[in-house]
Amino acid sequence: MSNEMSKGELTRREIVRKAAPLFNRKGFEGTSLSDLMQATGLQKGGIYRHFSSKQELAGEAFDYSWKKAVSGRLEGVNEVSNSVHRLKKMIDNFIEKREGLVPGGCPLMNTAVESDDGNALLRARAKKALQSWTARLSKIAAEGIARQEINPRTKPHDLAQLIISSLEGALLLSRLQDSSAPLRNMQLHLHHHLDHSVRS
Amino acid sequence: MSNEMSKGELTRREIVRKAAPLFNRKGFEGTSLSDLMQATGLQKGGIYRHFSSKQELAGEAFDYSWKKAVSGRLEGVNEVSNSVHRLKKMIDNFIEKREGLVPGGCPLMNTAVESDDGNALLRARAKKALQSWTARLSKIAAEGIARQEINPRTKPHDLAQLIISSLEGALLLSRLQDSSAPLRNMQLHLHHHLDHSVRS
DNA sequence: TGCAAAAGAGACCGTTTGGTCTCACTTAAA
DNA sequence: TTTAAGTGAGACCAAACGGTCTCTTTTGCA
Repeated sequence: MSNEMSKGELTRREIVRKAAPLFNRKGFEGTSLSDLMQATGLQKGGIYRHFSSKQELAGEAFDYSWKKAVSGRLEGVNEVSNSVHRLKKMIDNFIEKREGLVPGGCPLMNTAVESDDGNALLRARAKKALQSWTARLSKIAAEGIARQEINPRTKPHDLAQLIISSLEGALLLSRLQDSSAPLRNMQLHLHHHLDHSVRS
Repeated sequence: MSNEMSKGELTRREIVRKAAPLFNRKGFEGTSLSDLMQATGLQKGGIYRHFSSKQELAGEAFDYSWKKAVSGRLEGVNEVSNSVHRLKKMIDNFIEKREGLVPGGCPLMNTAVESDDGNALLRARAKKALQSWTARLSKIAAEGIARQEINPRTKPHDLAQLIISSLEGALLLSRLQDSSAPLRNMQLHLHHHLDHSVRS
């Protein structure tokens, strides 16, 4: 009844769910199989039945973490009509909706930094995540230009890149200093920029 | 003759010099003793004669990398008198003077991300580095206000934090995308911000 | 030149790593 | 209820890990 998922599929998902916070906090190298065994309550055999390698599991865990991060950042965005306000809402979400996410900070930043040397699989995954994130903001900006809500001299892709850079950088400082000040500071700055240099 | 440094001290410095790029590229966990042995041409005994642990060596390597990064970012800054131009110069240096540095990107970012979970020693080192970097920019901004070159409503510490956040974030994207576009993009944005919202 | 101190080689250590494989048990369709 | 496929435990593996210790060689002052 109810669910058509096989036991195996269920276990597989559970492993990913439990593994994601580990990989996001401690990184790929920093997360050992014994960590994963402890977190999932399974033995090696149980894990390797569903994944051919630690790398494959890490890849799926990244996707899981990223999906959660994205969905948090999109909350309530479609309820806002004006493009500038939509961008602001996404900025605010990034800064404020940090609970309920996979712990360990932004998966994109963590994975990008660790996979910078080596680990092509994870790097590719991070690259793709960044692309989709950029595309999403970019599209909003382009729509804003079409609707004449945004200055036509604005380049959507550049604006998207600028917003993401700013947010990720501020998050880095906030985490290192254990203070929300850098994020708040950046929030004000980006709002101001959108109001005065982007809005048409 | 010439040098009063003992052979031991010389070797010690050489180990740090060779170890720094490894730690900066591959991280603390990612750099093994055999990596260090290969890079230095020494055996374990030779390395452990000078450092009591991998951690101690990593700490000194971070300081070495950071010192190089800072000195690159300060090049020619004192030759500029106007405070706004000084800030711009430091921004430009961050973006353009990336050769001759310890390879592997910004040591502050790398270390902050990896030490975010665990490794208190390295985290403390990164924190201190960020503080000194913030203080440096902050001081320039404060001087600028005193000299009436900068808008008195500007808060030096916030401005410093904003600049660092922006640069680090843009660097993250540039490295992940293997393109200087995000950094260039941010350079223009920060210059514009300094010209229009910071200058008095 | 003699000689103590400094420096480095490298064997050795226990632990942990990612990964494999066999075998027992459980699931679920016939 | 039979049975074949799906699932997981856990012993086992070689390699690599960070670190220690002894012993030889080198250094540099007297």
